[in-house]
Amino acid sequence: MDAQPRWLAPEQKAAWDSFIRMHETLIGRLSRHVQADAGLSASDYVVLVSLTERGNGRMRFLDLAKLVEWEKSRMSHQVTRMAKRGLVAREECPDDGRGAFIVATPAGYKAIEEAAPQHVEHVRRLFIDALTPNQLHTFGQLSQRILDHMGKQPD
Amino acid sequence: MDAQPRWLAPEQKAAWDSFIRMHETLIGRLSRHVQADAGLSASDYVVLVSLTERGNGRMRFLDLAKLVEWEKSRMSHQVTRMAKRGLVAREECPDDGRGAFIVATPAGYKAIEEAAPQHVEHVRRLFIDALTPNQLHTFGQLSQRILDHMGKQPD
DNA sequence: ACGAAATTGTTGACAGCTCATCTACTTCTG
DNA sequence: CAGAAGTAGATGAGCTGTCAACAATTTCGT
Repeated sequence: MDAQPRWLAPEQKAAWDSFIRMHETLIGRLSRHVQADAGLSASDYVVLVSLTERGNGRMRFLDLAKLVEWEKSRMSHQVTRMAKRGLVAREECPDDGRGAFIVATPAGYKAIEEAAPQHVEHVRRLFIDALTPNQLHTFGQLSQRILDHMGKQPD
Repeated sequence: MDAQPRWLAPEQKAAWDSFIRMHETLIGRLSRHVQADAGLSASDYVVLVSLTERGNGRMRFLDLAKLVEWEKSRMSHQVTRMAKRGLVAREECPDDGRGAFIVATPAGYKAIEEAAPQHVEHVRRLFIDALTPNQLHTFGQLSQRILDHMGKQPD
């Protein structure tokens, strides 16, 4: 029925493999660092950064989920776990009886303020410093281009 | 004690963000596709491809783990699950009493042979086709450069 | 104003990953 | 060849992510 599958050309496959391996290695290292340095998982870090940087420490549940592009159920579980460890708390929303605010606790602030500078150093050391400014710019542009392309593709 | 943290410059942060978001979106879509198309998780896919493509359907446990750069425990759990679903089987190794071979079953072959062409099409549609050949080449080179850089960095 | 539909968020079951630990075998050293 | 050290792989506990179902509101259409 189908035509022969069109496998990737060697050059295409090489690019794809490098990309995939690079990402895995990079993210693997970064998340081990943030775990070791600050006792935070990568997810904890993302939540706390979003909450404190963009939401001033307090954000509606779904806004937070949308900001980081997570499913609401993932966020809900994550918040439950973080609340248990005292990093964030839930608060009721007066305007909307269904709603909830997520707020960063003082312990949450403390954790992220300790973790962030170290994390940035690692990002710099492992990723930013690997490329010249021009190369980094190109890399970012190409990433964005792929992102835009996917936005136009179905599904 | 520390100097002021050196946050990323806007241009650097933009590149980093595009990269991270692009990868998440891309991998998210691809793994949902392979799950829906063939009932395989991304991990199942990687294991079966490695096994059938590079190992001719049969590989030593740790060789397989090294090939895909997974921890042995991860691979062990993965193989256990896949064995339970009949995609692979374990076989004893005559040369080394501790060892094991992992072999792709006929069902495993069937699954990967159905999944692979569709997967490649999605990779092509979402990723390859987003860039010109030159851009793709550049993107692959830069990825490889980052990978090489990390190889030289401690930890 | 009233029922249908949409929105907000939670929950439980289950698959996946990591870490530490354990067993069994092999190899190395004296 | 005995014992120590290394290697191959399995296992269990515990955290994380996904999916489907659910409850509690709010909003919308008439």
